[in-house]
Amino acid sequence: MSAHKRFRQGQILKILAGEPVASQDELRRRLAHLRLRVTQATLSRDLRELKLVKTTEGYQPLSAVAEEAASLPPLARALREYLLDFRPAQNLLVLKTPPGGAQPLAAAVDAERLPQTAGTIAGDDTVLIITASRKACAELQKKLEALLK
Amino acid sequence: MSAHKRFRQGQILKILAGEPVASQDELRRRLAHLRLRVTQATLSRDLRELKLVKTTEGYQPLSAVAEEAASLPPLARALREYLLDFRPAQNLLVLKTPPGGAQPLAAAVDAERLPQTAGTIAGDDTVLIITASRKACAELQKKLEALLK
DNA sequence: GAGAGGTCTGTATAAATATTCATTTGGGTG
DNA sequence: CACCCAAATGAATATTTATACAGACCTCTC
Repeated sequence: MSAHKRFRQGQILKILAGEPVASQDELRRRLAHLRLRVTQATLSRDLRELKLVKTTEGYQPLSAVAEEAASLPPLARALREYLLDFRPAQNLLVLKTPPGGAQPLAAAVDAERLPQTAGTIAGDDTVLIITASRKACAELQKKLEALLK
Repeated sequence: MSAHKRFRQGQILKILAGEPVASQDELRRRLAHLRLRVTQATLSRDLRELKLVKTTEGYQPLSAVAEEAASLPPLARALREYLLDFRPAQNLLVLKTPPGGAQPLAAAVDAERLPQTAGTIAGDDTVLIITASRKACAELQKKLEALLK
């Protein structure tokens, strides 16, 4: 990679570490002030190489998130992302999530095909997992808790 | 928020938790299969509300990253993001970063105005911090290490 | 039920981003 | 230095995303 490009990408990181930049064209103008004149097309490529993503508060590094997410099994990921609370009730295990979180979480639980789960039902912010017995229910909760460690 | 909308956003999360979706229009088609017919404009709004960002591998949750980033002081953030290695040399502290990381890291160090730092010089992947003495250098390294905890 | 005041959505369009293709440039190697 | 190759870039354009505006749709209150 050319020194020019490296330097430019370094400056991009520097600018973005400072204050938010809303668009590639704004970034282009900022770089121009530093005598770095490139087109929006080049910035589109730079931003991708640097793994920066556009958020409501400007471009931000993605790095951390994506890599961590990729390394965990899907169920653990879903639990970390959506699970707010366990509520065991006899042989039923109720999971609370933020609004809209129940469907994806239930899907992840289903996909795992855990022996304790007889079935799941998901609403908007609640997942109901049906197990065979109180004992199975307790086991299942332990298992899910372990995945959060 | 209407139940319709909640349900739709839940389905969106469910779809995205599965396989990657490259564009809002693709997502629109997927939802249509589930009898959820909305326009791309609505999805643009949903994705923003759900804090999902577009990456090379489709839309992903941003949540974790952005919030964590916002809560840490800038220098700690910069260190976490860029610092690869400390290399003390007499009264100089050399920091190694990935390509392009030196400029933003140096900027963050400068901004902190730590008493031990006499000045910094940043190349592409190396930051040189000049301190008054070996002792100051050691102190500074400790201080920076503490920020990584 | 009628109306007021929200939220939500679609349409049309503006704005932003990605990509294709052609050209230039920057380093290597003889 | 002259040449070559791969990487880098710009110009033009296709694609994607965001938004302004208007209308539809709820949910109260009376």
